[in-house]
Amino acid sequence: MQSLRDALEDRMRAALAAVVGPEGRELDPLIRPTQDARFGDYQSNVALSLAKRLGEKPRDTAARLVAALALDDLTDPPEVSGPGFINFRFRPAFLAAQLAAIQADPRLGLAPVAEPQRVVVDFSSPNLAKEMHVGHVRSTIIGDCIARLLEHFGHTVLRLNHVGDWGTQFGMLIQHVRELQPHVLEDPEQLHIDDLEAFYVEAKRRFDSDPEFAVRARRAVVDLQSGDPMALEVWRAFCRESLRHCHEIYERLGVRLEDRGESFYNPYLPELVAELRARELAVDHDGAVCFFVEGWTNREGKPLPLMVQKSDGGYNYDTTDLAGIRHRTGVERAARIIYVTDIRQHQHFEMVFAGARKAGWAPPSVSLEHVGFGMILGVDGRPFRTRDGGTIKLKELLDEAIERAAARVAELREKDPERRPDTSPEADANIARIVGLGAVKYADLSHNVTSDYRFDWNTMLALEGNTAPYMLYAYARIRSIRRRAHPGNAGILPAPAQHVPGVDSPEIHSWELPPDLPILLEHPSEVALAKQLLHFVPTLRQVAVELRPHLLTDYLYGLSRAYSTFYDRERGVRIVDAEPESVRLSRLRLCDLTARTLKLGLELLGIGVLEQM
RNA sequence: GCCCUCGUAGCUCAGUGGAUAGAGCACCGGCCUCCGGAGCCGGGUGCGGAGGUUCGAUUCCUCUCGAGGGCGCCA
Repeated sequence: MQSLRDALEDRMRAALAAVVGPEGRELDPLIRPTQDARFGDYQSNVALSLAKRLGEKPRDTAARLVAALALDDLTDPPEVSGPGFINFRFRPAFLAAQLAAIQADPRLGLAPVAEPQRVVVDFSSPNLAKEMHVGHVRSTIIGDCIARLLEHFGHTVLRLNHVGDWGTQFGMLIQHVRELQPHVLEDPEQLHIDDLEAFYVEAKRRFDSDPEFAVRARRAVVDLQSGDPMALEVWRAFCRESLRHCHEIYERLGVRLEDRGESFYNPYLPELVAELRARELAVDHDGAVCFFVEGWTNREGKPLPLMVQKSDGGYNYDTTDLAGIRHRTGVERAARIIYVTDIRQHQHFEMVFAGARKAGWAPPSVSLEHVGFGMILGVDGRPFRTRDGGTIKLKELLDEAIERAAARVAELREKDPERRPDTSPEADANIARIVGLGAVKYADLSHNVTSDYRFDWNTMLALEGNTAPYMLYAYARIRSIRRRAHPGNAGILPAPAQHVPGVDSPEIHSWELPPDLPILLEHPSEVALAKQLLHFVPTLRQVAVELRPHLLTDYLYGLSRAYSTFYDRERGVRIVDAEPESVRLSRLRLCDLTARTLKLGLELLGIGVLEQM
């Protein structure tokens, strides 16, 4: 379906062609949303720039454009205002017709793309040598959201967990276990994640403080690379146990991921380096093999290379990431590869992208994108840590989120026991789970990805403001109107949502309303809500291009606010008891569309909804 | 030294080459006999600084100040 803005752009291009000749069609009509409702819904700024070219006054140009505009019944007659802006205001009947087109569509107006792309989203990617911690939460949540969104557009998305399952940290672990925990070698299958974490902490400490241990650990990496059976057995046990732990967390978060760690690319590395050398793209340098890509320098101002092979013969992440791109373009046929990592790795990815381009492994048709996110800070503005400065384990963070949400639910129940007399401890536990996990996800996704943000339990669990509890409550309240409006169906409503947030999105069921129901937009709050509903699809399109999920949270919050005004007893309208019946049904339809939009929007964020709270 | 990400209201954060830069929290005042108030309306200060490009800059460019980060054998 064409967006409102696209419709205006088309009309304006036609008018431009009429005024300046055929080349007018190529001009950008400069259609922008207005900042103030007094100026209508959209404005065109094209007259201001065009007037200079034509050597006339902007207002005169604007007037000529207005005269040439054929808007039919899309908008009221456009007005020229200020120095030469042209203001457009949509007519309610046109908005109603647009809404009618989406109300029968389970996808709410977003048709699947005609030509699906193969897209790789590389996200989460923890280091398998230790437990997942708070540092992995952003990549996991943002990556999942991006994947969901692109899947919803109909693209074929490969969700890759590029786990750190190789390299120095495993040499450290293996050597540590050999020396101090030999019992593990006897029965590696007994290994537990807690042991792994403890081993890592201890091995890391020794590695950093004992140079001789560091040498032995590096030698252990060589054992691993050369296929030493004992080393491999321990390594496999470490990875298996660590991945089991990761997937417990993914399951809880409703995140689907395919594990394909660094070691997957091991077989490709020697040939990759050999090819670069043969093509003279890489050269020997201080015993290492370096691939120089223009544009980066080190501290001394000398060219900074991608180091594709270390002087000890090993490989590092430059090599595996290059191999990853080659595999993803060559074997997976990806048209778009998206990396979701800490923003500190931005330069690394820029270099790898440049290297892949130079080597021809990423042709211009393939898009390489790094979504770099900022840090999570504590309420004090310093890196988010435990009280004693330790790392916050992801599992414990999620436990706390659910516990805190449960406490909030208990508080509300105590304060107003009459509100939900029908609830049960099990239902409340489910509410706490959805609200708690949703709060963590929403807090993350509602911030600009590149920014650092403060992790504040009180803010993210508040029922007011741009938070998950607010959005979930908004949804639940609309659903309660449905129950009120259709008492006959009260007993056959689906049970409260039990699904893992959005992994298998349940179909969004419309209310039992006639499919061809006319929508009547008369009250200002109805018109405002209608416009907001029609912005959903353009918002999704923008997020899919720019990969900025907070645009979606902002949109959903705006939708809730528009609904809130629509529903307000003073500024809004009556709904359940509205008369006549045609008006009542039209308003119920607006409620229905709002609920469906909220539900779909939240599910694209990876957040499940609740029918009752 | 070079490079990257930033700098917006008391606080937490949005935002745009266009008109008077927004929202939440907090604070003050007002409204409605309330479909499950997540109510609604009104009230204040702000684009770190200086130049430049432009009809127009908070947005783009340069410089500068400040914060954080990256800069060959960790990832």
